[in-house]
Amino acid sequence: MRERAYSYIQRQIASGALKPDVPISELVLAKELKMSRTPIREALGQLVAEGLLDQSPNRGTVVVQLGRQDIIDLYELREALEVYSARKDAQSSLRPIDLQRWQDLSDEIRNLKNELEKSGKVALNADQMHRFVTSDLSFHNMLMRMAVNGRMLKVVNETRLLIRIFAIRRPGYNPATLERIHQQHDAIIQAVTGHDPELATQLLADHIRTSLKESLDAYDLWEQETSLRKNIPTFFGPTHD
Amino acid sequence: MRERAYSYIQRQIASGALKPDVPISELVLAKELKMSRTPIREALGQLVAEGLLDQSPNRGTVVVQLGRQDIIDLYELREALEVYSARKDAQSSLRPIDLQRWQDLSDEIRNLKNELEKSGKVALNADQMHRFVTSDLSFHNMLMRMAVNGRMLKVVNETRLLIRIFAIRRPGYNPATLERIHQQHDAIIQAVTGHDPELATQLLADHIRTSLKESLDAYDLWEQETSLRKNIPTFFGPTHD
DNA sequence: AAAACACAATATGTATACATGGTGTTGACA
DNA sequence: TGTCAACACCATGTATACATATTGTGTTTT
Repeated sequence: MRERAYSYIQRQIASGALKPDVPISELVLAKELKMSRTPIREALGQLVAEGLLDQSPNRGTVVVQLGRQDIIDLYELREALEVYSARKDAQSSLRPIDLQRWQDLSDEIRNLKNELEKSGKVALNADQMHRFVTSDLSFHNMLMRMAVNGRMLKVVNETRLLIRIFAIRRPGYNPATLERIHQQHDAIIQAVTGHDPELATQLLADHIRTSLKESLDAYDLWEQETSLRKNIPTFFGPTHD
Repeated sequence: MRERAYSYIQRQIASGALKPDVPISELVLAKELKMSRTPIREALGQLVAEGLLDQSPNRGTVVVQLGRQDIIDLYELREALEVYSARKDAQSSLRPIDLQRWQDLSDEIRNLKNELEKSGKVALNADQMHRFVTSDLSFHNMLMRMAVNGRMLKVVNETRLLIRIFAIRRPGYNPATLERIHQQHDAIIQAVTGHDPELATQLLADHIRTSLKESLDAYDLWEQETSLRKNIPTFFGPTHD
């Protein structure tokens, strides 16, 4: 039951049903899931430990509100760990079957780009976006799985979960972006299979930094919009009334 | 109360009172701490999330048993994150007050070495060992704090906690080891203040890998001893009775 | 009219009671 | 005597009851 509560609450957070700064009532969740508060509390505790929720003693639990610096921190964490793994991969002799699967995951991005171009649309639809996210995540997962270290993989997965949930929803990608991502992935594969650690680390660092920049741009845009919507001026605004 | 239970259980693990593979009874802990099972369970949950305990559904909670590969994984995690931070430090302009404090922490190690040489003993006593651990931990903490990223610091601290608790107790350091550590720390400071990212990363990676090697040697020694003590031969041994 | 204090309602934190599953022991049967 | 089965006890997992703290609202006082 704790597991049911856990995945339910996580979905509620991801879907935006639970918003930051709004206290989460344990009783409400308990009624919705038709269970007592106990498993709810355990699930909340786990989510707090994973960094999705924030708890103040005697003051309840709220969804964390990630700021600009948090996004930077999360991407830096990813960069440090993935770059380390990429270097290790490039210095090891990897199993051909893994490399084949890795290449397939990269190709999937290009397939999506081709589909998108044929359809004539400017951006991926929801289903295609889901396929993209899955492929991209698997690509980076494979990068780290080949480096063996399970603990690193766990940390990176938690980091990516935070980014995916809280990083503002980007618009569906356009063909040019997909092409860039595919080329970067392919270049990384080349560098790793070619046993060039320096190149592999450089390429992966660039790749992740590009993602960070996109996320920050989306964040800045979103922050600007919400500031305007709430009539809260960004800095010194007009005094009204 | 959950906090009291948490620190109590953590101390019990660190002191070895709770041994791996021995089920932890919630009732016993509750009686010892004179509280109900509820806060105990919350504390256990937190320790599970931090990786100190392992939980099997309906089969209880046990202290994790780290193997050889786990030690390698933990040190790799530290290396990836600390090396990243060191590179970032070397590329930033750091506050002189931080650098001063950093240098002081490094000097503390040399002070300990001098004390040890004067005393004529071959290894640090318990109190000196505590001072060493504190200085060393603060040195690495400062390295990461200057790189700002709070999430990285949190992950590294949890990693170091696991290492400190489960890595087999090494014998107290001798003067030569202390001198080596001090020199490595100083060299790292020099590289960072000299804005030489490549050198800083190289030195820190070497430093951490040396620690890993020491830990592994201690682990292998310990495993060999316990195998003998239990009359369990390391590989193919004589069949008795 | 505004601020401060008091009281009530609600939510968290803790304790206890209950159900369910697993393990260990004992007894019976082969 | 060995093995299998049944029962009992104790563990975890869940529900509920209770205490305490915080917050909001209303009234009173300045």
